[in-house]
Amino acid sequence: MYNQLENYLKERTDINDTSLQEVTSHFKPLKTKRNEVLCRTGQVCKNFYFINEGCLRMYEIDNKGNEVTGYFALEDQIMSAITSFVLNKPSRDFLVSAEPSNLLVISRDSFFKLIDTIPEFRYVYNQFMEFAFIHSQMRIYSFLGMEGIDKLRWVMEHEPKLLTRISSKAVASYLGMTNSTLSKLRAQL
Amino acid sequence: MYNQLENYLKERTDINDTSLQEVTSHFKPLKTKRNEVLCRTGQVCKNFYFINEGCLRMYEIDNKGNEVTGYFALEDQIMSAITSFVLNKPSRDFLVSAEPSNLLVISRDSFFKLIDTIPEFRYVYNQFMEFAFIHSQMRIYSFLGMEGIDKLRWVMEHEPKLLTRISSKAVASYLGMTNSTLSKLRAQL
DNA sequence: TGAAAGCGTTGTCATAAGACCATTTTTCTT
DNA sequence: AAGAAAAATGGTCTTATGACAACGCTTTCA
Repeated sequence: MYNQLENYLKERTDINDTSLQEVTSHFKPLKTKRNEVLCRTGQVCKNFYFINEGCLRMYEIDNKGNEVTGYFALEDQIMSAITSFVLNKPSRDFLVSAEPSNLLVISRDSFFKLIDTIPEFRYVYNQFMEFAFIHSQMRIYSFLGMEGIDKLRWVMEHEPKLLTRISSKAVASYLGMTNSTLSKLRAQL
Repeated sequence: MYNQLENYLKERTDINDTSLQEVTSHFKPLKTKRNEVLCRTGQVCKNFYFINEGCLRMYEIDNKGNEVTGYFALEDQIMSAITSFVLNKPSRDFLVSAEPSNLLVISRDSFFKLIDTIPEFRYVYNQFMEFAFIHSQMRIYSFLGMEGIDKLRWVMEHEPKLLTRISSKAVASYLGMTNSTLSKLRAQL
């Protein structure tokens, strides 16, 4: 149950067993179906998740009523409706399971208590933020200039699992195009 | 010289004067002209910057040879070619001064030594990463779905200084459009 | 098990934005 | 201060992609 989380932490920092226990003890298991909502617009996101199995998706509804996907996280990653979680303010994002998922949940309070008391945990959180930022930048670079077909090739190369596991609609909203355009581009390959 | 940096730190964390001195003592002043290169593609970015005055811009050259701007930072912000700086790998980004700037520089080595020895400094760095990530996400949400005219309105609302201080070409590359398109959109307003 | 809802595909049509270019304006360099 | 280089503007033409709609397939859930 906690193996994957323990590995996640041990791979990223030197943490002794006592601290490791202390950290994992605050995570509770949670199973979700497909498309279950973990945080919706207007709610403050009070939880952080570790994904044992499955996929979480974070998205917004833009002013035309279309979904725009901000982030996907797969197994062995941590995830939340980050902006809301960090700022402790009502979320603009939805956070949903894109697949049936096995998660571990930790509450905001416990999370920040751990951050303050266990330096190794802060370090891991910091590293998560670094990579989340780097990933976002990569997407900005890749998607701002590129044409549709190149964005599609980009995901095929960098995040191929999304194309096999996630609905086209959700992937299209991640690539900044409509599902009909994505469908036509796939036919072109 | 160090006032602004001290305020930056004090606004973000409770830090005592000794630690504050320790931190600022590693920053050295640096003046740049407009368009001076602080890091170029292929180099490992060995420095982190605090901006007393001016503006830094981070960008890449995409495979069509066009610039794509990833990030602008103005006065009283910290900045680097972050991906390279964090991963300690050759940069794909350029980091340049978009205006004549007054900077404070700290070396990578000093920076990470401070991170490890002064918890308040780690905390501030962590906060910087959080906001950098949130900002990137905001841009992804705003720019993926929007039409050009709405992106322009978005910058006018959220980062108006860019439009008055920075070259149209650089702003266009931040908005994911050509300079001629931006010029035509400005005329429409 | 059957009806309903949602998703993916594909067609037509409209349009926003890119490519390319010429001209003017600004900035840089000596 | 003058000439050169770069940036900004705005024109025309082309094209990628969105909007909308029809259809079949799959999933869901009563």
